Amino acid sequence: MSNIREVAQAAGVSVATVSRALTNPEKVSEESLKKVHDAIQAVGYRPNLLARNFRAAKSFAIVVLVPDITNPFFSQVIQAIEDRAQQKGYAVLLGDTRETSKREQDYVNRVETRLADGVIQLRPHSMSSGRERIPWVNACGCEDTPGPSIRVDNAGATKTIVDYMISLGHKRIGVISGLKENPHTIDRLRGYKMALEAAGIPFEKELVIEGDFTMWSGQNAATQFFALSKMPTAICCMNDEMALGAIQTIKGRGLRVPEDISVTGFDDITYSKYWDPGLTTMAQPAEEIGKLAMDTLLRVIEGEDLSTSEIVLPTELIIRKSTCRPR
Amino acid sequence: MSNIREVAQAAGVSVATVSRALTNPEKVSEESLKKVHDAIQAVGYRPNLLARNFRAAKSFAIVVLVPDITNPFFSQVIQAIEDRAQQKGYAVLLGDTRETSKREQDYVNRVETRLADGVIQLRPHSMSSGRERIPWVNACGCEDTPGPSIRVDNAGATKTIVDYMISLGHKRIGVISGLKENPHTIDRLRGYKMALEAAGIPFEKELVIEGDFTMWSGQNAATQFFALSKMPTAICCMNDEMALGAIQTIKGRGLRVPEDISVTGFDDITYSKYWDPGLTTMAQPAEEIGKLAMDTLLRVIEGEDLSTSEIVLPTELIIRKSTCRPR
DNA sequence: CTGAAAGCGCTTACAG
DNA sequence: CTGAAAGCGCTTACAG
Repeated sequence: MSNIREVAQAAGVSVATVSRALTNPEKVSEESLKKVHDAIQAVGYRPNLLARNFRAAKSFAIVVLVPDITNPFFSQVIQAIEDRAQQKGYAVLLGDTRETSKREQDYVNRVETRLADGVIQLRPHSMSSGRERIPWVNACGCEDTPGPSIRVDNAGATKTIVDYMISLGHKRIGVISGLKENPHTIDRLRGYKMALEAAGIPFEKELVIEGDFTMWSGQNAATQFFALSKMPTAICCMNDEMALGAIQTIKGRGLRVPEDISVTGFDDITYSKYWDPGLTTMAQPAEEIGKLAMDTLLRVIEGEDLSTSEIVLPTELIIRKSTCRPR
Repeated sequence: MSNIREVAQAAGVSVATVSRALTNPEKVSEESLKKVHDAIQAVGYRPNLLARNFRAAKSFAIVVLVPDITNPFFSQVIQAIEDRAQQKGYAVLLGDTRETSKREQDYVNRVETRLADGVIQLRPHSMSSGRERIPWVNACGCEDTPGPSIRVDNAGATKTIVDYMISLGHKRIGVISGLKENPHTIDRLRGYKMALEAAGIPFEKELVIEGDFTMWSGQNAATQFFALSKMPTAICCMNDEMALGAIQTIKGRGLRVPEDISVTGFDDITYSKYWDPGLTTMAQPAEEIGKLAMDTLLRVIEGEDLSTSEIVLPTELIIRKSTCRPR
């Protein structure tokens, strides 16, 4: 492992000149530049960026906190973040929290100990302590998520999709929600109620069944609908994966989607398009969310005060084959 | 941002004692320990790990190179890697290469410049230069992948699944492969040919259609089978996503899976279980691969020579509803 | 344009 | 058990 001193020696210049040749070549004479470059070749020098970063007191890394990297929606957002980060010379540290606050804290520690310059939180919860002291942006947040925040209008988007079901003629509309305390669940449930109210349909508690955003929970929740004295004619799920699981169960019970029961999702993951039937859902702009989250974090790291900044991105109703008029 | 000197001052001890209190408390008297801890509280000290790592000449980070984080199989492996890394105090830098060698090189640079201690390559290709000089392990490699390597027996596993189709009575068995030059494609194709040969079935070139491991390419490839004068009775796909895409197309054409055409995959991603019909496939131990890859890399980083080490993990044939006897 | 020197925040022989 | 000092590999005023 050669260092800058060896290069300087080999080039017959000072370490300062080598350093400048590397970072501010315009401040160095042609002649020195050449000597330095030749010397670098000769000794096989690679700069120690750990030293550089230490001195600059910047790690040029950010951590992204994600509840589950395996979730296709999140992995799309992360891909966009990574893409942007790479362009800007930042590394992304993967912080799969598995929904535990201990792991989350471990990763927050990394920025407190200068191993990362900031964090992007993909988890809707905002329970983190220490948020204030650290460059931080929330992507995929909710209405009450403190800024800077990049998000969609969860309530509004849910209202739109439920409005659509109502416009199709559905009156008894079930919901498979996320965990009750999850902020997304709260916002989206509000949208559901808004749509019902606007249409004069009374809210029935038994029509809301709790899931946890996994396919398995979607299956499970769908099963519970079958126990109801009167089945809903449509089920709106708070994400695509639960919708896919629900469809599976409904078909397994011998009913047809959408003829017997319409099903909708939220996110528009890749699989939803290929499912049988194709899933009607609310598309979130995953790539845009990731890109903007990274850009925003960079601005915060540079010292801008974006604490009241909130970007609300549009969603899009994607109508496919899992919905139709009720019989 | 307080530093160790301020703590020393506040505690009335030397910086050396503070440092020891933090990293070798057994070498410090009870009394000093207490003074240091109180001082740390008082000044709100957080150690600068960037400095620590710089001095130790270790970054305690590794990069994982993945062709596409969005692929559920890879994201499972990464989750396992991250889990293990976190336990061992390492960070994982996400290196989504998007199949470009430039991006791959960018990430390899990170370890050459000391920003990472090693790399785990999830991409089957082994075209990287500089592999030798760097702690490196291949996960998901192939037979000719240089060690250290964690992988499955791709040829053998493919033979097993094709054997199974043959045992069901299929004789005209199509293949949707990955890109022709992809090492996985090569190994798995070999397994297919081995099975055919063992059963005395002649290999027909037209029955192998090239995909690229995406659902879309599976759909596309399936369409091409319909152009054949005689359709196969079974299609073995080189991964699950192409199989799911193929099933979609086949059903869209009005044929039934498996009654009219059997379809198999490879990987056993979560969605395959929930698909309609459930996909018969070859399960890879994603979690085990990730865990072992991380453990192996750690050993290499510590200086062990594992360059000839190769761990071949077992796969498991998962029989679901997408396969049956031909009519 | 160039070099000598200080310093970033730690750790660790070394001497006591 | 403790402290003074050197040093990790860089960058950057400062002086020339």
